[in-house]
Amino acid sequence: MLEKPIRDRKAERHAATRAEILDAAWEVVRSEGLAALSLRDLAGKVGMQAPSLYSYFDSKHAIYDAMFAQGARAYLEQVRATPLTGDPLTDLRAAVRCFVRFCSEDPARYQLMFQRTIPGFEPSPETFAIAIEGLELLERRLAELGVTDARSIDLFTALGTGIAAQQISNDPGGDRWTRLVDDAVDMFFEHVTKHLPLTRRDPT
Amino acid sequence: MLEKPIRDRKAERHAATRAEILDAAWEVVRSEGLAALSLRDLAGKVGMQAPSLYSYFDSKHAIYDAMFAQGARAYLEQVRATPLTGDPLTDLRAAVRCFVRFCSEDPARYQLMFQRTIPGFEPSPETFAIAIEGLELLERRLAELGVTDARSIDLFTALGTGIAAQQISNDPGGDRWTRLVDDAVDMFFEHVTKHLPLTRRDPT
DNA sequence: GCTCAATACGAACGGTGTTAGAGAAACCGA
DNA sequence: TCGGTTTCTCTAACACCGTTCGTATTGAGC
Repeated sequence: MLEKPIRDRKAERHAATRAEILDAAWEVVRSEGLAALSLRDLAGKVGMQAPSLYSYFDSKHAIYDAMFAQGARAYLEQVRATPLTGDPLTDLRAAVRCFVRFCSEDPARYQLMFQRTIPGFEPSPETFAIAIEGLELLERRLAELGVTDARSIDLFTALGTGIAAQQISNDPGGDRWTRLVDDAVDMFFEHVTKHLPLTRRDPT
Repeated sequence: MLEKPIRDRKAERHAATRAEILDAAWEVVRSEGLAALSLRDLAGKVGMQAPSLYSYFDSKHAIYDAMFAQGARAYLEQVRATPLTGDPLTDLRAAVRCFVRFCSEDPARYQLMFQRTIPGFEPSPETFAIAIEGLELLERRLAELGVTDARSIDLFTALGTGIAAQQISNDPGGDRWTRLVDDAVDMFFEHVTKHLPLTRRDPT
């Protein structure tokens, strides 16, 4: 096996340290809360002093931004991993359930990505693009089912975010709300089929 | 007109200063964001030094708590001021619209009361009781319409919070989502009438 | 071996919420 | 009207925060 050029090995180590910092950050954020992340604490967890972090991230917001990007990529992956059956009701249910599960399995991540309560923090355009990709994939799937009008899509997303928010604040980690997802999708399905004949595709 | 006892006048001035501080706090929070509230800034706005605030509130969280209580009382008032017509669909619509309007007319208040993103802040039991009173009033109204099962109530609140969250993040102050409220209530109404015959009361 | 960039560090700056203690002002009973 | 007491307000300070500066150390490239 060929040795990599030294340039790359250096960049590799840099990336590895970045990843290690982000892992530690997630750990803190999940146990102490999103806003409880302190650079001095974080640096301590990876065996550094606080200013050293600035060799890997431009600012604290840059760390949040990288975490946001990781979250957006994770969601994209989960959507892509959700199989399409061709049955509209089943696929709708899977889409909402995927979103709700993604939100409720990590409240800190949900807060970072969807509540946006860190003062002054906005995801960078490159990071935001990843999140947009996930939403567009969801919209494309809805469109394939025949749901194309903005009002229905708004209803759909409002239902999803509402259920996720309720679950996180009332029953984090519980399963009381997964059944609610079924109710919500049934309700939405009936509503939407009154106006649009949902298309049924062949299972792929 | 009788002079009030001096004790009371003292307490009155104390309460007036408290109110003045809270008004200034709302102003800051509405223009700069919830987490941007600083005691030194706030004290400056009411012509004090920061430590003087501690004569009126035990801590910064106590200020947030008082603001939370004001918000909860405001919601209670708005629900009580919403007239009941006796028509289930109209009353359901009014209930959601009231909640969504309350949330979206002041995003900072919404964040304080419903997103709960201030690290370490929890409303005190007395303050929380006011908020519970508003929710119970809403549940009582739903019960009068015949909506009594937990799943339907969950669906209802999920819809309301979801629409409010969407409106605040996507179109604060706009009216795009008020029509969505109508859609959502119609949808919920159809769903619920499939299982429960909504009662129709005489207008009061 | 020298050069240069990357990394790590201690010290410090301005900001935060909060506490301690001193001083002033207002109210109370006599 | 006079002490005594309570209430308010202030300055100074503490511990923490994100961040910057300047310096020392490291290690790869010529």
